[in-house]
This record gives sequence, C-alpha cells and structure tokens, in this order.
Amino acid sequence: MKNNNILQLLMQYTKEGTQFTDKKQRIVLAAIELFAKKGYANTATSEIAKEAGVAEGTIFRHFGTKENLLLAILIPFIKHSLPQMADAIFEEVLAEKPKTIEEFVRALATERFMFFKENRDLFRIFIKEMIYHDELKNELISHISEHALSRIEQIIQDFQEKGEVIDIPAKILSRNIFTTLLGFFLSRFVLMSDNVFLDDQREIDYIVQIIVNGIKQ
Amino acid sequence: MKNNNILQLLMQYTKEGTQFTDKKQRIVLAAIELFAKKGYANTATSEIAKEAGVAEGTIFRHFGTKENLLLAILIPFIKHSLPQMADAIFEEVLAEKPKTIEEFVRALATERFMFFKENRDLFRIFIKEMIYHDELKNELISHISEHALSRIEQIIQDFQEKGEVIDIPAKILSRNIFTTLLGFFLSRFVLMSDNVFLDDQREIDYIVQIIVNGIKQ
Amino acid sequence: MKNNNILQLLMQYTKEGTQFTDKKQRIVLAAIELFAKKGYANTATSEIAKEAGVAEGTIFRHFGTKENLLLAILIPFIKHSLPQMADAIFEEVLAEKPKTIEEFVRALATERFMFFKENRDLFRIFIKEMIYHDELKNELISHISEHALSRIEQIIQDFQEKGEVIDIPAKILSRNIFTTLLGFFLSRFVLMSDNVFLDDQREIDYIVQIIVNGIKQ
Amino acid sequence: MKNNNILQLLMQYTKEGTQFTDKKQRIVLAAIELFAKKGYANTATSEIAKEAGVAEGTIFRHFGTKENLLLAILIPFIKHSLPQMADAIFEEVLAEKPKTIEEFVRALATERFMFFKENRDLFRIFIKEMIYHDELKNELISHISEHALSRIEQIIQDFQEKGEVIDIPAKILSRNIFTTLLGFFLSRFVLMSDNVFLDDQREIDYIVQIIVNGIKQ
DNA sequence: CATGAATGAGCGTTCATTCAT
DNA sequence: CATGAATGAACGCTCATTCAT
Repeated sequence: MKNNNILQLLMQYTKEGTQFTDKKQRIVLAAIELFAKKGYANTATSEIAKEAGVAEGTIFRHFGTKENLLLAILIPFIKHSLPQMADAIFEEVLAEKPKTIEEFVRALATERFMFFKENRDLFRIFIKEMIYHDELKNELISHISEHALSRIEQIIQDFQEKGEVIDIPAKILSRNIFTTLLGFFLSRFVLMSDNVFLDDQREIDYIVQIIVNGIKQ
Repeated sequence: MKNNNILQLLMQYTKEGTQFTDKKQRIVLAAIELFAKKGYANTATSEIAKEAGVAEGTIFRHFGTKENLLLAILIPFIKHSLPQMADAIFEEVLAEKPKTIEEFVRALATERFMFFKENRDLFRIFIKEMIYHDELKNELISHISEHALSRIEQIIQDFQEKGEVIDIPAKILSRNIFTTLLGFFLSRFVLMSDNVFLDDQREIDYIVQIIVNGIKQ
Repeated sequence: MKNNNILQLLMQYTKEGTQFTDKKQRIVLAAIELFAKKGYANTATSEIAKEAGVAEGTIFRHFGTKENLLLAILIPFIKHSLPQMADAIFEEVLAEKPKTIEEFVRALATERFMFFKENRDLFRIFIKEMIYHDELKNELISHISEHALSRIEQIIQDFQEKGEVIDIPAKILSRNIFTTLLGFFLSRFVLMSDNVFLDDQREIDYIVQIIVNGIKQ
Repeated sequence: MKNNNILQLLMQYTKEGTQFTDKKQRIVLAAIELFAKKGYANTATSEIAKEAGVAEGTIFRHFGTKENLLLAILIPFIKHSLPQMADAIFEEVLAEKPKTIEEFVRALATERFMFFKENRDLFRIFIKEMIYHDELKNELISHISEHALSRIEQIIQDFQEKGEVIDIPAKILSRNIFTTLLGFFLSRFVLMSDNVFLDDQREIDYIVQIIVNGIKQ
C-alpha cells in the first residue's frame, strides 16, 4: 500500500510521455483541489490560475480548454491508473493469501478505504462530473467491469467451490459486494460529514461483517 | 403506496403556507425536470422560463434568485415531505406487520425502490447539488437521522430482542442497512445505466438477501 | 432618386417583419459606422455598445453573435434591398427614356455615383469583408448577375440592334461596363482619398465618355 | 517580363540595406502566404512561426511587432520595388516601340495582367489592408501617381500630338485608363471567382478594346 | 541570434437579475 | 401580478509580446 496517491500515477501518464513541467503540475493540483471543493462548473479558470500561481493563459497553453483540463485529470486516471491500480489492489489483497472469504473482503475493504480516504478530492470530482457526463460514466463503468468486477467474480467462485459462499450467481454477488462497498464509500467520503462516523477501523469492521454475513454459506 | 410522487407533496408545502399558483407550479415542475436532466449549473433561468411557458421575470418575482428556486424545491421536501414520507413509509411497511426481519427489509427496500424509481429526477438533483452544498447536506442528514434511522434502529432492536438479529449495536446496524440500500439506489438510479440491471424484482430480491443474511442471527 | 439610403431599406426587412426597435437600430447604425471606419475584425463589440449607447449584452440579445450582426447588416441588403434597388435603378434610369447609349450610361453612372457617395460606409464594409468571405462573395455576385448584368445586357442588345453599339457579344460588353464602373467607384470611394478627385460632375462626365466611346459603333 | 515575382525584389530591399537572413526570408514568405489567404487580422503570429519553421520569438526579434512585419512586407515594396517595377514596366512596354495607342494599351494590360496573376496574394493583402490603413494608402497613391500615372500621361500626350487620341486632358485620360485597368484587375483577381471569367487572352482583348475605343480619336 | 514557455490585456459571449411598462 | 428588454459582471479563451535560457 505504498503508493496510493493517484496524482503521482497521474503525472506519469501524459500524451507526451514526459514528466509534467512544474507549472503544469501546479495547475493540475490546483484544479483538483478546486474542482473537488466547489465543483467543475463553479470553478473559474482564473481561480485555478491564481491558486496555481500562474497566469490564466498558461492553463490554456497547456490544456487548450477547461474541459480538457478536467479530462487530463480524469482520463489518464481511468485509462492507465485505474487498471494498474486494479492489478495492484488484487496483488496486494491476494498477497496475503486470504484463506477465508472474510479475510478477502476485509483486505479489499481496507485497501479501498485507505485509497478513497487519501484521494477523496478526486473521488468527489469523479462522482459529481460523472452524473451528467455519460461519456465518462460509460468509460468508467466499462473499466470497472472489466478490471474489478471480473476479478471479484473469479475469487467469489473459488470460495463458492470451497463451499464457503452461498449459491447465488457469482456475477450477482460480486456486483452486490461492489455496490455495497461503493455505497459505503459514497456515504463515507462524499455525502456525509466526517463527524457522523466512528473511527476508521470500526467502520471497516462493520461493513466487512455485514458483507460477509450476507454471502457466507 | 398510493402517493409516491413527491411533486404533489411538494406543491402543498411552501413557506407561505399557501397553495402554489399555477405559474409557480409550472416553474417548479420545469426547474425539476431541467435541473435533473442537465444539472443546476447548466440550466439557464431562460430555459426554465421557456419550458414553463412564463416570462423570465416571473421566476424572479416568485423566487428572487435562482438558488432560491433550487432551495424552494429541496427544502420543503426535506422539511415537510421527508418526515411525512418517513411516517408514511413506516406506516406502510409496518402495516403488514412484518413478522421476520426479512419481511421488514423487503418491505422497506421495495417501498424505497419504487419511490426512487418514480422520483429519479429529484433524487439526482439532490445527490448532485448536495455534494458541494453543506447546508443542504447537513439538513438532509439530520432529518434522515431523526426520522428514518431512529425508526429503523427501533425496529432492529425489537428483532434483536426476539433473537432474530445479530448482536451488533442497533445504531450501527441501522446505519449499515441504510447505507447499503442507499449505495444500491445510487448505483441503480444515479450512476449506472439501466441496461446493466436485471429486472426490478430480482434486484430487490438480491439486495434483501444480502442485507438480511448480513444481520440475521 | 428619393430614397438612396440603404439603411432605411435595411430597417424594413428583418426576420420578424417588424420594425427594428430603437436600440436595435442604434446598434446597427453604430456597427455600420465602426465596421466601415475600422473594419469588422478591428471593432470590438464593447465599442459598438458604447457608440450605440447600450449595454454590450444588448447586442447579443438582438443578434446572438458579432458575425450575425455583420450578416444582419449585409444579407438583407443583398437579399431584399439589392434586387429592389436594381428595379428602382432601371426604372429611374429608363424613366427618362434614354434615346442614346450615352444617355443610358450617363443616367446609370450618375445614379450609382450618388448611391455610393451616400452609402460609402456600407460599400466599404462590403468590399472589405467580401474579400475573404466566399459565402458573401458568391451571394452578391449571383445577385448582381441576375438583377443587374442581365438588364444591362438587354439594353445593350437593344442599342446594338439600332446599330449604335459595336458588335461584341452583349454579355461581354455589359460585364465590361459593369466592371469599369465598379473599378471607378472602388477607386473613388474605397481606395482613394477625396482630394485626388475633381468635382463630382466632371468625374461622371469623363467616365461616361470613356465607356461610351469604348462601345459606340 | 523575366522577373515578375515581387518576392524576389522584396528580399533585396530592407531597412538595413542588408540581405535578409534565411529565417527572416522564411518568415516573410510565410506571412505573405497567410496574410493573403486569411487576412492580416485573422493570422496569428504563432501560425506564421509554424509555417516558417521558426520559433514565435524569432518573429519579434526580427520585426518587433506584428504590424511591423506587415509593413516590412508592404513598405519596401512600395518604396523600392514599385518604382523599379514602374521602370521595368515601361521599359518593357515601350521596348517594342508601340506604334499605336492600341499596341501601347495592350502591352500595358498584358504586362499587368501577368503581374497580378502571379502576385495575386500580395495584391489581396494590399487591397485589404489598405482600405483602413491611410498611411499605406497615401504612400501607395503618391507613388503610383509619381511613377505610373505621370508616365502614362506622357505617353498619352505623345499619341494626342499624333492625333490618335481624343482631346481630353491627358491627366484625366491617364487616370481613367489606370482606374479602368485597376477596376478590371480588382474584379478579376480579388472580388470575383475564377470561374466567372473567360480565358486570359480574350479577357485582355476585350478590356483593351474598350479602353482604346474609349480614347481613340 | 534563437527559443518557446509564460504572460495578461482584451475579446466575444452568457446569464442571473432588474425594472419600466 | 406578469412581462421581456436591458443590463453588466464574469466567464472561457486568444494571441501579440516578453524574457530567461
């Protein structure tokens, strides 16, 4: 779980294949912060420039349009970081060779919890902009299906064969695990205020328990 | 389950306590439709006026500002409709005197599924605008806590006393049921495309099964 | 020759079929003045607004875009005023039943001289914007061909039949008369400074003499 | 008629009296091409730089401002190339010792036709930019008067003395010849589309015939 | 000399809001 | 109450110009 911060991944994948320049990085960071805080539509490019300490024109020199700046944040994440992350997640989650379904769900929930905690800003941008941005929505959903759901499904099947998990189609179960976790993270990191919640570890414990009880044989 | 449509409820509760005039109603209906379709920020008041068949000035005569129009849609819903709805929900859910926790969860999930299905537009506005609108967020959360979570908690406790539900604090359980359902509805009605899903009844069946298995003794 | 001023004609032909409002008129007049003086590209909409004594937004309320404002000046002129003018020109020119080719050319040259003198601003806008605006160019040329050249050709043929005009195809002659006059007007009203020229009457006398000698039998 | 291309002349005359460097030449050539195609105002210096294969800064190192670049194209042409051209024109036109006014006009028309055909781009820049650029306009007109009109006038006088040309003041006749030719070239190379025209030779024949008939005794 | 990233004034355009009718 | 023309602040964006390298 060493590198959970997307921005570092983000920096590695640009059209040019080169590192972002200093100013470009500062623009991206300022944009993420402001988009997350106030939303894309309510953030003026002049504010981003001010926050980043560059001239407004510099934003357009690097990204062409404001929308491109948004996409320059989101698309590489979807296209490159997300699959790579999916690999990393399952590598890490499976590294400890979870023997029970509970160990697996706990590892997954913990890993994702930490991830969303660390990248709450980006997560918020995603959720907000996706709602009316079908292109992004479909792109993201197809990537999730391909890279995450299919793996969870496989793992569930393994546990089903061992008789540890109830006999509902693995496709359904995996989607419900995914949905349940997503709902939890949405409540936790997007919708609700922090003060509603207990400490992290107990939160994770409960959601794991709920999920696992829900699917255990 | 006779009156699931919020708009009719919405019309009955205004600050002034009077009925909305015809034009005011048309403005609210047009605004809801457009806010839901394109988002608050991307909807011009001129569009709302056109869609409602009134002059742009009329909107401002009635609501003062565009934001007030949004709040005039959301606040009464939260303040009046939501509690009333909560009453109605539990009245209805409990009307059939659910004998088991499963019957209760199924009744609740079904009722809310139908509700969100019918009011998807308003649901979307809520989610989207709440993300960066802390006032709304807190208002909504406190109402939910007060009117929904506390009742679920009470019911859970009853079932715990009967030994049907596991011995996790009822507060936690109820919040997890709530979160799980909300996550499901967010996926189902806000984030995902329709075509990802099975038919309604099977969707409900599975989410109920997951939740119930998760908390059954 | 009572109504040589295009703007009055311009005012009569709008999409709505109504008279321009006062502000709309002032915008059009200011735009013509500034476009003519400084060119379309070098005139800011803020300047037009200032000159017209309206808010900048008012321009866009009425015309949508800056280019539409240009076209709202030029297109009605081409589509409506120009054909109508062509009618008027030949009506007037032929009203005095010119017995000789010289009388005809003189009447035509005089009428057009006065016209361009009075509408020099609009003439300049036309010439300047047409140079790189093929749509306008083609529109104008086709209207001129249809409404002006064909009539001149007819009249030339009549004089050829009377043996007054040399036996070059009437099509060629008419285009050369047209071109010669146009060249004269371009030099006179667009390119050259006023001080290069003699008094109007002598200018007209000479150009007529040149043209007539050029085509007389 | 060996060297009709202005650009080569252009390259030889700069303020500094030195040869243009390679990069400077490439900038000028690119600018001429783009100014002619899209107009001065619609051509970005970045485009010129790209087309010329130099950095944008290089343009400003050489020319200081964009307007200076335009003037660096037009002024030397007016100051140096135009008089030199005038010499060359009349040298060439008179080389064949035109015995009749028709031979003279034909030689002049042919020479200029070929010239404008070959330098249509530059011609367009001139016309377009001159319209609102009084400095340029006056500069050009005074040079034309001095170097071209005065010579034509002289030649016309000669033919008048031989009784070949009508007895209108030579000043007027020469300006009318000039104007008629200019009008023809404007129509031919700036305003009209190519497809309106016949083949070059017949075009020339007719314009010559018109002019000559117009002034022949 | 040459570069090109950076600049920021100025542009066309949008739109919530006002107000005379 | 209702209207819709008018407003002007604020926006995204362009581009001639500068300057450190």
